[in-house]
Order: sequence, then structure tokens, then C-alpha cells
Amino acid sequence: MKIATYNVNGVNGRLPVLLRWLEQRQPEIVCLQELKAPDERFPIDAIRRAGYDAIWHGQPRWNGVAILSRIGEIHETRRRLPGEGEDAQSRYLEAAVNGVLIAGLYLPNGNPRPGPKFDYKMLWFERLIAHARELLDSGLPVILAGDFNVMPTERDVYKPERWVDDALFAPEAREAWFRLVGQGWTDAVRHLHPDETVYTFWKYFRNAFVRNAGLRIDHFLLSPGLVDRLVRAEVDLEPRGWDKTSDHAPAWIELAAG
DNA sequence: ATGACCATCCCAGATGGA
Repeated sequence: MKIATYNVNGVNGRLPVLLRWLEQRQPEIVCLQELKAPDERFPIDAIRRAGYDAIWHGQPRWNGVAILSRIGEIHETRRRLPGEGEDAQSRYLEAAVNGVLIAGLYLPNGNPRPGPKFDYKMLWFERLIAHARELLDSGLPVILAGDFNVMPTERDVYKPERWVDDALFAPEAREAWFRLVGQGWTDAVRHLHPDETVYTFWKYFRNAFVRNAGLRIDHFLLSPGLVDRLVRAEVDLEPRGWDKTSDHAPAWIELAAG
């Protein structure tokens, strides 16, 4: 079973790229971030024609997350973190699919730092950490997947020294990441590729993708029971080179049958 | 060290992204 995460940077603007990649790769489950569309503009018809069912949680202009499945029913369990109000930004969606609990998330960017946006990022992070504890304690097989907007280590940034004051690489954000992982989660890509340079995002500017001036900010965290089932963890670089593409590349993991 | 590019939306230029 392949499970993917893809920050599409506008689900309607990137629809041809998304559909081409779904057709090519055929992941069973996909978490999408940055829909940038209100709920009524989610392209559900095109996604159904591609063979997927979906749930989504959008808002006008910004944010927005979705979970797609071609393997079985999507049983939604949450659409916001505990502690978030009804009017919160659309950044979290959780569902049981084919025997696994999938949490699709889009953690706030947090720039500029310091400032209210960074405070919101860290507050959101704390809510995620508290809820992740509950998910671990449930004993269920759980995957936290999405755009965490954090590069955990220097290996995850092309020029670490340029990013130390940025909200994506700030000590507070990295500390929160390691506190989350320290609950007992496994970073799937690093587990299988401990020493490789792996990026999931490249700016549009200055030929960043061609220069491989990238960041690793899209992640999969696995609950302990899933680690033995992890057989692959990859980033699809090809779609990042397509015309009218997202600034992120899709990442995916493959789990053996449980 | 800075600015570069892209999407969205009452369609122009502000805002957010990372």
C-alpha cells in the first residue's frame, strides 16, 4: 500500500499535474495540502474520474487539506485539532482508511519570526504534539503525513547557515519536532535513508530545483507498530520538473500488508 | 545579503507562501 503526501500549492491550478501524477504513480492513499480553494471548488469530479474517493477541508484562498483513497472507504475521524475553534484555518484532516489512521496536516509556516505568525505556528505545533500523544496511546496504527514546515536537521537544508533565523529552521520549531518524534514516532524517510540528501521543496526562484537548493519539510511519522511494515520511502522528483507545477514534490511510503 | 516566482481573488495589487 502506497501512501503519499503532496503540497499542491493550489489544487485547481495544479489539477493537470496532480492528475498526471496520480495516473502515473497510482498511490492508494494521498494527503493533499494547500488546496487554496473553498470547499465548493474542490475538484471532486475529476478526482473521482481518476479513481479516487476523497474528503476535504478547504477555505477560501489559503490552506486546505484533503485525503484521497482508491483502496477503500474513508472514515473521517476529525477535521481540526483539539483546541482549535470552528473558524480555525483548515490545516488538519484525519481518517481511518484500510486499517490505518491517517492524519493529513499542514503546519503553519510561521514567518516572519518573531511575530504573531510564529506564535501561531508554535501554538499549532503544541496542539499537534498533545493530540499525537493521544493517537499513540490509542495503540492504533497511525501515520502523521503532510507539510510540517520544519527541516529537522542540517542535512535537510541546502544551506543551513542561511536558515537559522527562519521559522522553518528555528531552534523552537526543531525542538518541537524532536519532542513530537520523541513520543515514539519514526521519521519514515530518514529511517530508510539515514545519510542521504532528500528534499521535498525547492523555491520557484533562481532555478532552485535545477541547482537542488531544496528543503525537506514534508514528512511521514509512523506509529511503532507500522515501522516493521515500512518497505520504501521516496520523493517523486519528476513532477517537480513539470510545467505549471507545485514548489513541492510528492513524497510517498510503501507499507507491506499488515 | 537580497530578491527572485507563484496562486488566489468582486481583475489589481495585496497577501501569503517557505
